[in-house]
Amino acid sequence: MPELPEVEVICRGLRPHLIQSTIIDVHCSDKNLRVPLPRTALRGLIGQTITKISRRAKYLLIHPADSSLLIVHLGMSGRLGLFQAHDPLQRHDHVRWLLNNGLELRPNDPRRFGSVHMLSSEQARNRKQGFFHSCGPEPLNKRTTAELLHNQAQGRKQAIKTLLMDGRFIAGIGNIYANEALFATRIHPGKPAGSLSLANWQHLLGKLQAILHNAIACGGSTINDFLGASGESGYFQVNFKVYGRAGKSCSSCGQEIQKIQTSGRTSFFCPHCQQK
DNA sequence: ATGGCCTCCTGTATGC
DNA sequence: TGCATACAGGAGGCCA
Repeated sequence: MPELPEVEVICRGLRPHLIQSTIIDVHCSDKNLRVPLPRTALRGLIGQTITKISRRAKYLLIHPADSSLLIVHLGMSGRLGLFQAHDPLQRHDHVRWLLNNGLELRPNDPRRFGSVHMLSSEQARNRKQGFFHSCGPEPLNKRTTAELLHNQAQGRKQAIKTLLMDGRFIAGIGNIYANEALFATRIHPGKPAGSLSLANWQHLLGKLQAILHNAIACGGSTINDFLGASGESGYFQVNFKVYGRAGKSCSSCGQEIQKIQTSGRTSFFCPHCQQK
């Protein structure tokens, strides 16, 4: 399930292959993703040279020369494969962008929880008020401070884990990294978000950033479906301390890692190390 | 404004 | 062995 580090790894992996290449054909499958494929707008990419690739939250942003914006979200089972144009198609290849360098970019998403969006140059220019208007601050941005998060969480009774996974509060954090960051700071996932002190937030944001940086350096986490842009696996999952480890022993105290539901999502934590 | 729950989807894991 | 069911999860929408 691509979270921020996985999308960042894909972004970096694609750059050398896509920048300065030109899209010469586009194919869409009949099936739609979570939102309908913008088929007409995607055809408009033909002839466009890609000038830049970036990331916002868990979205990959492909910038054509005409200042429009192609946005890809991989949902939880999506890959963004780069193939030779003659490589055989795979089941669940929903879109194909053929490039003038002989490569073809193919988002593949069995569960179709992902999405593809096309913004006009005007919509792209106004994306902070438009497409990304509800998108929270980037956790790795220097302007995202513990003071800001502490302030924003004031009065919130919601579980801290649920708030960390809320993209409007902070961008790009899914179940894996929310669980890992809370374990690293010994905070119980069900602790009300508003009860964290500024010192708690400083600790939590620091650990979260360290974990995200480490995961990016490891090439992301390979959980079921995720592969990096060139098809290679990430290795961060060997560093999981709690995620997916229910019933196994805590690396810090030896107690059994427990699994609970937090707002309908699975949380993993150590009942000894992480107390409310 | 807040928070909880539902929906989309299908491959994989589990249970009988 | 084979079938049926449960489960995983990001984001947006709905409702209390």
